[in-house]
Amino acid sequence: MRETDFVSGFARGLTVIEAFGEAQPRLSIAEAAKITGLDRATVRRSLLTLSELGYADYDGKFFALTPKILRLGHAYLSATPLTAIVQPHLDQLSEKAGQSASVSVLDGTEVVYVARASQRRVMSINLMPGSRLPAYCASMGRVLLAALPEAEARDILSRTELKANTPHTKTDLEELVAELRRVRDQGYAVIDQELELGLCSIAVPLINARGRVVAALNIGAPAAHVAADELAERYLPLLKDTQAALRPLVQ
Amino acid sequence: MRETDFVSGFARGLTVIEAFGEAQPRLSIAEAAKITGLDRATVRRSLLTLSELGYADYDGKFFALTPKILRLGHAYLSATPLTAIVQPHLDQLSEKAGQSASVSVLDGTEVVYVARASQRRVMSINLMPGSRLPAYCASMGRVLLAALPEAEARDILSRTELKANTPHTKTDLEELVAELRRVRDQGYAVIDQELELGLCSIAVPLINARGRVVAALNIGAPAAHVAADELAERYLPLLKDTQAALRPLVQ
DNA sequence: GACTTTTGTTCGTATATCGCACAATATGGA
DNA sequence: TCCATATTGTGCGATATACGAACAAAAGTC
Repeated sequence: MRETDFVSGFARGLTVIEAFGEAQPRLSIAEAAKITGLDRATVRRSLLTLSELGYADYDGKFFALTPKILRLGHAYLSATPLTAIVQPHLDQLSEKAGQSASVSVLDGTEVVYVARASQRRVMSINLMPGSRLPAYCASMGRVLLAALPEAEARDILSRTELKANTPHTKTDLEELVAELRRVRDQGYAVIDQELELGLCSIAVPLINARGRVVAALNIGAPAAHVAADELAERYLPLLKDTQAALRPLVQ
Repeated sequence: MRETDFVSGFARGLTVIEAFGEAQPRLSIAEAAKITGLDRATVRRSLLTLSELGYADYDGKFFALTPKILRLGHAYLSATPLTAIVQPHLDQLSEKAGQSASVSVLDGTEVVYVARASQRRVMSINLMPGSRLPAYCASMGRVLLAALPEAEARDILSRTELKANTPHTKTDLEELVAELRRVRDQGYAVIDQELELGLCSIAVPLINARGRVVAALNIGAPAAHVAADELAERYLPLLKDTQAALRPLVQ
C-alpha cells in the first residue's frame, strides 16, 4: 500500500472514538487528546465532526457518544453470517445444558462475543455481543489461541497484561503455552475460576468444512453448580454435537 | 462550527463503514462507491485505511469488516451508564414476567436496543444490544416518539418508510400521530403483532429525576401466550415498578 | 486577587487528500 | 480467442487538512 492510500484523518478519528470507554463516558478535548496522544487541535476537529454527524453530543465542554455510533459495529454483527447461523444452535445448546452458551472470535489479545444465549445471570459481568474478555484467561480464548501457530499465540500472550483476576488465574507465559498445547491435543479448554471466582467454563473450536478454526463455542456454569472437573463429562458431548452440526454451516 | 473544523476524510470513512450491512457483508471498491455515492478513489483509500488498521480484511478483491470494528460501538455501550444500571432491573423484570424485557433509545427513525434480558426465544428476529427496529411499529418506538414534541415525531414518521409488516401494522401517518397522543396520555404503548405475526409487546418510558424521557422499557410476549388486550393488566404493574425504581438511577 | 496551570481556539504554512482522467487489469459472452 | 464491458489502480493539479505555536479564556492554587 502506498502512503497516499492511507487517510490519516480517518485513522485519527477512529482513534478518538476508541478513546471513549468504560471509565471515560464523557471526554473534554484535552482529555481525549491526552488519551489518544494526538494534538488538541486535531482531536477537536474529529470530535466536532462526530458531533456534526450525530455520532456524538457536545454540551460546549464535554463530548459523549450517541447510540448512532452503534451503527458502525452493527454493520459487522448483521453482516457476518456467523451470527445468524449459530444463534439457533446456541439457543438449543443453552437450553439442553441449562447454562449460558456463547460464540466468540479473537481480536488481538481479547475474545469478542458475537452471539450468546443466556440463562439466568450468574456472573457479575454482563456479557453480550460485542463484549470483550482477555483471551488468556477465558475458555474460548484458550481454544482460539491454541488454533494459532505457537509463535503467534506466544506473541499475543506476551502483549497481554497477564493479571491474576483470582488466585486460580494462570499468569505464567510458559505455563500458558503448555496449556495451549494440551488444549490443542484434547480439542477443548476448561477454565476453573480464572476470570471470576465461582465461574467455570468449557469451550471447543468451531471448525469449517476446510478445517479452519473460525470461532469458539462455550458453556459457562457456576462452580457451585458444576465442579470444573465434571464440566467435560457433562457438557463436552453437547458441545461436540453443536460443533459437528455447525461444521458444514460456518464459512 | 467553522468549515475547517470538519474533517471530511473522517466523515467519508464512517459512511464507508456504514455501507456494510445485512445484505452487504463483503464489498468491492466499486460496490462500496456505489452505495456511499463517494468517488472510487476515495472509497478505496478509506477501505485500505480500515484494512491497514485491522478494522477490515482485504483479499485483493473484497473487503469485509473484522470484529475489531465492534470496539467502536462497544465504546458507547460500556461508556453509557444506562446499560449497567438497568441490566439487573431488567433481569428481575424478565424473570418475574417470564418474558423477554428490553431497554432501548431512539436513533433517527429507529429504536436501538441498549440492554436486554431474554427468555426463551420466540421471535424470528434475534434481538441484542445494538439491534435496531423501526420506531413506528415497535412499542418502545411509540413511547419514545410520544415523548417528543408532536412536530418532531411527525417529522420522523414522515421520514420513515411506513411498511405493513403484517396485516395489523398501522401505516397511516395521521393514525400513528393520534396513537402517539393516546400513548402520551396513558403512559404506555401496546403493539399487537404490528412487527411480526404472533408477537405482542408493551412499553413504558424511563423517566429521570428531572422528568425527561431517557429511554424506553418493554416486555415482549407471544400472542399465543398472552392476548394483546391482557398485556396491560398483566405486565403494566411490573413495568411501572421497574420504571419507578429506575427513576432516581438514570441520568 | 494575583499567580500558575490547564484548556480551548485561531492562524499561517507545509503537507496530505480529493476527484478527475487515464491506464491497467479482470470478467463475460459470442 | 477475441472483443466489449466492468472494475480497479495511478498520476496530477487544485483544494483541504494537520501541525505547532501563539493567543485567549477558564480553572485552580496560594
